Formats: sequence, structure tokens, C-alpha cells
Amino acid sequence: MDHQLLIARLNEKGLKVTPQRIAVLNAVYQLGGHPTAERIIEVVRRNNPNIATGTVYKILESFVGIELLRRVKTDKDIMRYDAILEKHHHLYCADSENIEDYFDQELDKIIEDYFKKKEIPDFHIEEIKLQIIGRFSSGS
Amino acid sequence: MDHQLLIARLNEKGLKVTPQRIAVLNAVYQLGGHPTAERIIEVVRRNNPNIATGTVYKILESFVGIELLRRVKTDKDIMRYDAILEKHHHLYCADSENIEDYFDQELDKIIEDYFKKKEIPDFHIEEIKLQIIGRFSSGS
DNA sequence: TTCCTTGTTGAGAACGTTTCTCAACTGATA
DNA sequence: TATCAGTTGAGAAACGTTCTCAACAAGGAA
Repeated sequence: MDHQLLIARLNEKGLKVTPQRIAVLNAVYQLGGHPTAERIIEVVRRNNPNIATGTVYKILESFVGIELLRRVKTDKDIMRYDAILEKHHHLYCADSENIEDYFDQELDKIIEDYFKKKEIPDFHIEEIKLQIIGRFSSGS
Repeated sequence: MDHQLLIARLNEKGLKVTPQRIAVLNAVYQLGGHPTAERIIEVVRRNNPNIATGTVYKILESFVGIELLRRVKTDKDIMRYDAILEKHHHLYCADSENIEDYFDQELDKIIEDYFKKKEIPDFHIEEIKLQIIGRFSSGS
């Protein structure tokens, strides 16, 4: 996401554009994948040594609030953040903490069609995410 | 799960059958759904007031280890436990902490067939879980 | 029986992650 | 200028979870 879009998005939601917020978002994009708060803080501090831990958490939460980022969960206990690009699923390694994105529009379509025909009682679906658990065959 | 089966399962994995372990498992079954560790501890202490927090966590982890229970994740930060019955998915309420089980063998079959035809490069699938996010229409 | 050995428990300290509190700062507005 | 709302940095605090360790229980061997 370029700065124009970011600024627009922040303004739209009534959040001010600050150097700290830009730094946090840059760090998330730079890290890619699904970084932990710890990694993000580490990277942000490279250019911004005085930023407080709490500030980064607050900023990350505000980004989750305006849907610039999403929380991602492992089966373990640490929160990770995911810069939203488009609808995607996650491959979880059964052995390690590794998480990879998985895009599959064909599958999305199949599932979408399935739930057009078959409703879940008393439940309105907004989104379906697959957790695909398994093992990476090459070094991961 | 009745006690016979539980005892067999514990012995099989080299874990001793203790009153605390039975109490924890009973609490999980009694609570049903996807209780947090906190709720489980609360219920266990009703009949077992002196049980230590760490003991319950240790027992829960040992049950996860022998696959009597599974960890379940919300997007928030609390661990929940799920007494495994059969393959199932989860409905997550977008508004609350409510989680419901969702069983759908027809859908499982469709997804299974899909991945028989289409492999994910460098990845061996062991299990696929759907996180279905949305809203419950009746009071939930 | 007594002595090991092994696994389990209870108590509380310790840990890592996340949230909270609050004074200081910033930028906009009047 | 003064005022105001939002934001930040610093550290304390809270929270869920794990760890440490002495005490205990059960089983086997002597």
C-alpha cells in the first residue's frame, strides 16, 4: 500500500497520520508474511528507537480496527499480524511455527457455491477461512 | 467418553489415572462447547478445591498430547479446549466470543476430493479446518 | 516391611505478551 | 493566545500460562 492510500484510509477513519503509524505499517510490509508484534517492534525501532512498546501495540490494534491488518492465530499463543491483500487462507506447519499464505479462487468459488445452496441454520456467513494443517516438504 | 475408555487411553500413553485428571476431563465434558482454561479450573475446583492452576494446565496439555482434547483458537488471546468427537469445523461469531461446532461431511468430501486432484506445491495436507465467521441470527 | 524409582501434585514465583495509566506533546481551531 | 482532541513515550500493571521445586503416592525390588 502506498502512502496516498494509507493517508486516505487513516483520514477516512479519523486517525491522524503520524510518523509512528507510517513506520509500523512499513515494518509490517517490509517483514511480509505473518510477523509477531515482537518482530514488528524490532524493525520499527531501527529507524525509530524511542517508540514505546505500548505505542506499537496501540497502532497495530488501530490498524486492525480499520482493517488495514488482521490478527492471525497459531495454535500456540502469540499474536501475529497479516497485511490484508486479498482473500486467502493459511497453511500451518504441524511441526513448526511457520505459516504460509494460500490463495485459491477456484476453491473459494466451490465453497461459496456450496453455501449458496446450503444454509447454516441461524447463522449468516460473512467469511470463510481455511486452516490447512500439514507439513512442508522442502525446508521450511 | 466413559471411564473405561479414558483409563485405557491414559494407560496406553503411560499416564497415570489420577482423581485430578478425571476431574479435569469431567469438567470439560460437563462444560461442553469450547471452554477456556479459566472456566475449567472453576468447575474442577467445585469438587476439588485445592487443585492448583498449574496442575490443570499441565493436565490439559497432557490431554492435548494424547489427543483427548484439542486447542481451539479465537482471534482474541485466550486458549480454549475442545473435546474431540469427530472431524468438525467452527462457527465464530463476529461480534462475540461465541464459538459453535459445525459438522458437514458433504462439504468435507467436496474439499477432500478437490485436494485429491489439486496438490499444494511442497505441502502435504494432514487436516483442513474451516473457520466460518459470521453472525448468529438468534440470540447467541 | 523398608527402600528406591517414577510420575504427579500443590504452591507460588516467574515469564512473556499485552493493556493500562498518565503526563507531555502535537497540531488544529477559535 | 488559549483550548481542545488525539497521540505518544515510559513504565507499571494485568493477564494467561509455564516453570520450579519440595512433598506425596504407587509400584517394584530387596
